[in-house]
Amino acid sequence: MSRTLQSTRHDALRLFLIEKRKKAGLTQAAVAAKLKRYQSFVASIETGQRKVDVVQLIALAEAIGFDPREAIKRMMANKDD
Amino acid sequence: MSRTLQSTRHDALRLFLIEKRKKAGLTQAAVAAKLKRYQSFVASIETGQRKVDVVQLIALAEAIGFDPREAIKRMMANKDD
DNA sequence: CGGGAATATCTAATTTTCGGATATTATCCG
DNA sequence: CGGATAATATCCGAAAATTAGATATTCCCG
Repeated sequence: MSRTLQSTRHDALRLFLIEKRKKAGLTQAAVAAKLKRYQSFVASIETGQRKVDVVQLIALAEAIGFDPREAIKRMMANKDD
Repeated sequence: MSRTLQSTRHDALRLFLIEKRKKAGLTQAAVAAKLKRYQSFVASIETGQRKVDVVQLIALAEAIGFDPREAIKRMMANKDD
């Protein structure tokens, strides 16, 4: 469970994604299916092992159902990168 | 000049970044300096050869001076991924 | 406890990214 | 125009990240 990528913002992002996915009542596998990816792809994002590119964020937002700008907002709250 | 990453959204992002940088009167080298990166880093983003991760987008927004949510908005305008 | 569903971790092959150098293109000015 | 200089694009090998896919672990509920 060793998270490799660390920055407060990156951390805020992954926590945000987990929260949104759970609120949407979706499993990692369900989100992965919508993205046509493996469950391990979603898992590695949520465990902070990979970064999320901007295009992917929007795809995740569509799959899960949230406004990607809200994610940005949440991340910006952390002034310390 | 062969762009390798292609998606309408990714394209919208890089065009947005170029536009904002120019409007801010900054060179690639100036932006790179603020990010403590090489000019080629900025160039490869603008020429579409690399993807932009979400944390980087916010850093770019700070360096150049724009609201990262505006970038997202611009990208979302392209419904076709 | 037992079993299934959900999530995390591992691995090897491939792809990206990196710093750094260099080449190309654009701009300005005499 | 010619040539200097600034700006941007491209190239390289090394290092790091991502991938698909399999497997292990954890969680939850009867």
